Amino acid sequence: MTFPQKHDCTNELHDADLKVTPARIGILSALETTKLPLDISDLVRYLSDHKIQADRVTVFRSMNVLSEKGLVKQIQFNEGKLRYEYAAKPDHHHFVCEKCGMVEDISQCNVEKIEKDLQKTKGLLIRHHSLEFFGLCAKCQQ
Amino acid sequence: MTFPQKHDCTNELHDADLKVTPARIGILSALETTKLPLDISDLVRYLSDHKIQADRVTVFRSMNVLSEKGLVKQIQFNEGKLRYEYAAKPDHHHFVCEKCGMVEDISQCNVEKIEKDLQKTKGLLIRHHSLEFFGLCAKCQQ
DNA sequence: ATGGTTGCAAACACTTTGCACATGA
DNA sequence: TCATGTGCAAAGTGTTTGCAACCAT
Repeated sequence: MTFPQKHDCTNELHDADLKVTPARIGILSALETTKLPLDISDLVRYLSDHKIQADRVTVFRSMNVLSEKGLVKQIQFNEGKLRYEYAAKPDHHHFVCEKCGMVEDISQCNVEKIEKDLQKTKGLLIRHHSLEFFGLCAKCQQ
Repeated sequence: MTFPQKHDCTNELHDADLKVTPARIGILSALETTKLPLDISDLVRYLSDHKIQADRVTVFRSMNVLSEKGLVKQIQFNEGKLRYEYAAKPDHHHFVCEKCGMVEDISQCNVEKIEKDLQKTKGLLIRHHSLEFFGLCAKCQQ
């Protein structure tokens, strides 16, 4: 008889051949919880708020392995730094308001179609893409 | 009687209320010449190759004003640094081979349509976007 | 037991800033 | 002439690396 297990990304980590450590669990639950892409400082803050002590460097290293293993996606908002998102979320993109910083998820982009086309016409194998929009949100246009 | 003037971006700079300096002319002609988005080091190298002495900092500052004035577009390839492209080029995106670094222009992406849709359905005013593809080129797949 | 993980210090890469001097209009 | 642009030095971010100690498996 098996009991349902509390989801804390232990399985994901294990499946990716990564050791299950407090820092990694904390990072993944941070990303699972929030709707916004987080940067390193956000993650360090989250960990510390949750009584998980972890060096900034450890977070950088974690994000690198997690990205390599595909558990996490890297996002760039033209800030000169990386942000991260839980990879299991359905494919989507973002709108960033250049005035107030508001971020909104955008899902109505059929990039897959373009990618298949690139495969067919140019033989390019697309592994990932970036697609983000920048501008003014409804409020900031007034 | 007027003679055709050699195109050296003097007009573009003047129209943007920027002083015409050797560094800026050099930068713009570098971007006009190449087909690839250039980073700061590329530009510094180009200038020095063309006997235009300009400090790295000057190039950074130039790229900032040129971007603000819209003469140049910023591009990011997930490298942790900015690249620049001559803005007058027709709208397009890029494919970057993650193995050999080859860059190919991609133009068959109708992002405008998506943007208009976002304007209509969510009231978002899109000023610019990023769309780059990463993967393996035909050669590197073998 | 042992190899992956971490902390700390230091190094790196890219970019910005302050200020005095130089230069284009 | 004078606001704008530049060089140099220094500082600011974001990120990586080296190495010894640590800990999950």
